[in-house]
Amino acid sequence: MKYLYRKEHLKAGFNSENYQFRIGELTSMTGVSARQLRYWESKGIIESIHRSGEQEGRVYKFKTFIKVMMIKYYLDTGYTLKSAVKNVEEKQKYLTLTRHIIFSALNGIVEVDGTVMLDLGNFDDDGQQRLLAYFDDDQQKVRYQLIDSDQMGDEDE
DNA sequence: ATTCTTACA
DNA sequence: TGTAAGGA
Repeated sequence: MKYLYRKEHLKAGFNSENYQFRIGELTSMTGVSARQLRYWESKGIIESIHRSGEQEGRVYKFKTFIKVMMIKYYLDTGYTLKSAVKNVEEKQKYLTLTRHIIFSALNGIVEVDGTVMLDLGNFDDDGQQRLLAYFDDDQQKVRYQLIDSDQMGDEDE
């Protein structure tokens, strides 16, 4: 068993603040026009950072990208902008909770017998067992495996 | 090249 | 909301 990544190495990659987009990029990513994005911002639905100095223009955070995607989804299924936004904002608190739990649970990425697995941290209160999760490509589902914590450091790099 | 605001359709 | 104008 070997650590491919430890928690601290995953942080930068999962830190959504590291991903920012200009309006043209957000438009091609979401299918929402620049006109709409500016209008939504004027209504307080989304936020952007105004870059000062050389490179003018709006900059959107990853969080905004997600929100725009979700609003677009509801618009496409026939909701008005107002109700689409309401739906999205109701769901956002659950997304936040989900993200908190998943990111705090994720302890690293390991490889066991050639299979890449997520280290989900201690399974029991006294820290004897570690919970690992991996994806079964054949059955298209998540599988779990327990491993003794004292084996976790083996073959470390 | 891209984005900005304003304004009219 | 789209589009065009006219600047940055």
